[in-house]
Amino acid sequence: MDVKTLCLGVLCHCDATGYDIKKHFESAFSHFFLAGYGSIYPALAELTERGLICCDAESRAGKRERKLYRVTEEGRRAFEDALCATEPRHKVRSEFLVLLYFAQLMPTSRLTEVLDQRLGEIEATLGQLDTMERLEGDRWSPGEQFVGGFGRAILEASRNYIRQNRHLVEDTTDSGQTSGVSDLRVNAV
Amino acid sequence: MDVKTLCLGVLCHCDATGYDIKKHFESAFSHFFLAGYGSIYPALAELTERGLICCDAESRAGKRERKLYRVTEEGRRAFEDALCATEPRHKVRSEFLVLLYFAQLMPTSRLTEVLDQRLGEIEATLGQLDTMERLEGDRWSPGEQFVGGFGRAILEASRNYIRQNRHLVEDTTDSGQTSGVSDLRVNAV
DNA sequence: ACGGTCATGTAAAGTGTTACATGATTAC
DNA sequence: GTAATCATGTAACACTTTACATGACCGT
Repeated sequence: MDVKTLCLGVLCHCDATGYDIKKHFESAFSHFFLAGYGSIYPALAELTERGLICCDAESRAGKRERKLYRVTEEGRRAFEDALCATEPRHKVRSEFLVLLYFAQLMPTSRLTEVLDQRLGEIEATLGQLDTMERLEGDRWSPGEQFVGGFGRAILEASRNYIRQNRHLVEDTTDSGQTSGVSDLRVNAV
Repeated sequence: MDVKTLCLGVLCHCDATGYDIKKHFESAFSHFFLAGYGSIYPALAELTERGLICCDAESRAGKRERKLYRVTEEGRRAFEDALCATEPRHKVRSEFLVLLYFAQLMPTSRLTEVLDQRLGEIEATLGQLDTMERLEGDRWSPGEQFVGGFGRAILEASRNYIRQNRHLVEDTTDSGQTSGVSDLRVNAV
């Protein structure tokens, strides 16, 4: 699934400008799909060319013109077809985990920095999710609820795991040579 | 961080052929980084050209020749520098969550199929992790332990969340119109 | 004999990221 | 006034994916 299809999906939900769509990627989609203007505007151009969306360059009272896109009947059908044809893949690309994997090649101070930074990002994303849910959670569709909750569950699990297991890579005292109990990973919340 | 750097990382751990490296991506890295031959072989060629790795086309007794690569001193330094310079990003690209987000545009049967497929993949990956840990877990470095445990924690959290919340998108009975208690997401294990 | 694994690559097409370029409107 | 936000795009580059192409070795 590419950015084009996602843009079509957003427009199936409500009319929007390219700028609005970017905002949507930054909020609702932020924890499972990314896209910048460099992908979104060309996508909108191609979708328009194919007749799946259209736009009226609206002039709004006293304000500058902007392109408000909306999905066509054909576009809506195309999106539903795409949903049925898309393989439900789930890919992670984590430089964070790469760094951790090679922990013994890094100074402990750098490791601590990396772990703290990741924890900070997780907290920030969780905060963002909370804010979104407080503001508009009561209007969420079941799908939005499911995905929002999924994001929260994964983020919390990540945070807890990092907090409880960072000693594995940060402790350089090597007191665990004989593989004592302290070496067991902790998964419990 | 690109495939080149990761190949260098694998070679810092032990000598390997392109084929071996692909296997490493499929096992140890599978849940946080992907690469195919189409990325790996060109990467090895460029790393060789830059003098960061080298290979002796070994002829092994009675067996076909193969290119066993090993890291040079310069390559090892370059990799350590890369580790310190790499931003610890963590990106997810999930068609699975996209589909779930647009659940109301899909037939329930398709949704069930998607959820079951994902659960199957999660179980398969968990099984793979278990096997790896049983076979070689006692030789894992702290970094490998941390990353392996992280993968397990996230996979288990995903599985539990899906099991406990799939009704949000699968129940079409609409009995929750008045936002009763049954609408609450369940996060507990 | 046959299927699976080992083993190495190339080429084209598709995709996304980044930097650049511009300028109006709004809130403080 | 000025900084942030709204708003739209282009072009070059980097990177990955997919399909293609080939063939030896090993176990049964």
